[in-house]
Amino acid sequence: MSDIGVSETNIDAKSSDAKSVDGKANETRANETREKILNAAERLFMEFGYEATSMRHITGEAEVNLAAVNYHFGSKEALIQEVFRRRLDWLNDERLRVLDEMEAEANGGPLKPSQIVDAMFGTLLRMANDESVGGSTFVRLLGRTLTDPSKFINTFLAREHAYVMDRFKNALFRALPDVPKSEIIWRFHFMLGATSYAITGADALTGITDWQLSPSDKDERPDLLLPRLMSFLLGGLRAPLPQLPMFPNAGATQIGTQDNIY
Amino acid sequence: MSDIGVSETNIDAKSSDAKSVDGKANETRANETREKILNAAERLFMEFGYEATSMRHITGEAEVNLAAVNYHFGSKEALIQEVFRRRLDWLNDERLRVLDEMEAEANGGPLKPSQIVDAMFGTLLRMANDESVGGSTFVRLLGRTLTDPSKFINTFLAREHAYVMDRFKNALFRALPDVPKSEIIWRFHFMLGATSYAITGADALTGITDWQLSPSDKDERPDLLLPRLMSFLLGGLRAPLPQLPMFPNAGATQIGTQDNIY
DNA sequence: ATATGTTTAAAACGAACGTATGAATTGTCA
DNA sequence: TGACAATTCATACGTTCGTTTTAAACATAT
Repeated sequence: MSDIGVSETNIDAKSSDAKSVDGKANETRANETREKILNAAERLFMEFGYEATSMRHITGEAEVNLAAVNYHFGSKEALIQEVFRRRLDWLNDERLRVLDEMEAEANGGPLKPSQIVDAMFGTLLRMANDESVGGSTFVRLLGRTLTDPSKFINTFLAREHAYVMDRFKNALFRALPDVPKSEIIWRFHFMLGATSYAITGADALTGITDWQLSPSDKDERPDLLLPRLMSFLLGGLRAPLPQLPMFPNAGATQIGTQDNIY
Repeated sequence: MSDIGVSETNIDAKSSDAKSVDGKANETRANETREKILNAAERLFMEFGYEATSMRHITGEAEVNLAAVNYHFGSKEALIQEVFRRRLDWLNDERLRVLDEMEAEANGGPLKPSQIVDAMFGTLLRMANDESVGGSTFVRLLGRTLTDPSKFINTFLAREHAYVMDRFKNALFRALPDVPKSEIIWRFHFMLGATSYAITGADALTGITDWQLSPSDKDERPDLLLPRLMSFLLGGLRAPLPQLPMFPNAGATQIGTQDNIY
């Protein structure tokens, strides 16, 4: 009778551990359902976005019952977090593994910027070519979500990325000791943007613009994208420092030359 | 009686011209209402995204009646198109005006890449500092929407940008005759991404990453962003061409040097 | 002043949303 | 095999969505 009696069901968000008490073949079947949902959600969120993708759309595509999402994940919000978590865990572990390996080989010395950029963004693009860890679907979803306005998604992604970002940021500080930290941070941010657009490239290149790639470029294999992007990112990262207005002579630590034929 | 008799009202989407027959003070009041709606929608779409922003939220913020949106614009979809149109018309006209001016001054010769980049992306960032044409609110909305998965928005933006993109693309082709067109297209795309992230910079820099800008960087004035971004974009655009795999010696037309200390 | 067309106001519409419920089904182990 | 937990299923709930409707309020022109 009281207005409290609501929560005798739904003991908790019964995600992935509620079934470990007993059954074992059930676990297999349940995990199949879970993965069908995750795969469908991953693809649909990528194509239509989080808000525009309904539970019924997801469960329809996954060929499972509507209630299965709430049973396995608790809510739509928890579902997208799990969509990201299962891929980001792998991605960021791999990024750190590559970075650790490089730093071990450097014997305490600074890394080359190209190594850091490759560990960060090259790993991402290589992930896009590896279907066993989500392939291009997830990477494109990630690229789009980085600019998503949804508050809780951004908070979640920030938390998932915090440690990795810190490691790479500091690696760049050591690699470019003469460049102001704020400049490095901004350029890292610009690199994120360029990479994000690189990932969604095919879509956007035919979307925002209508430029048709010439026939010889039509057979773009995805592996051509990585060297293209790496050249661009390194060119941007190593560009001469800007002449900041109000501080006309800030060029003492420039790391390149800005000649005038451009 | 027949099942046709539905459409004697709502002659058409009565947008902005239905009232020009007669009243004149009415017109003023109506345009005030229209602009209040457009301003509120612009801000809310920027903050929450298209799907997550409801009509009631918009009309509440604009302090107009719920039905006013459908009366003035016809539908939510038509509303966001008008939100973009009133700003993009100005932006793209300005871009073309700057480009035309530069080309006139070049007397038929090619422009410098830095001129083209400035006309395209510099104009955008200068728009962000001009509140009379939407300021940072619209520019941030645009930056986010360029990666938005919503189909009809992308179609609309592609149409709005088509001519401008074609002009700038061809200007870059002429400015960099030795660089393969596909490479230019990709780099233009990378520049779009870097710029998009530059615009949403403050948000994302504190969102995805938790890096705190040092106190001396805290007073970042928005006008410092433009030279920063321009340096990065030009560095990326002018970077040495990538060594494409399978074609080890494609470097005949390289436009820079990629030394090895990086 | 009254007629006319335009804009606001308040309420309601059907559809679609995320979620919850309870019964049926399935798989596991005593 | 029967008890029991885990999962699936069909269905329904309460909200909120974009949109429509009807009447009142408003400004203008004759």
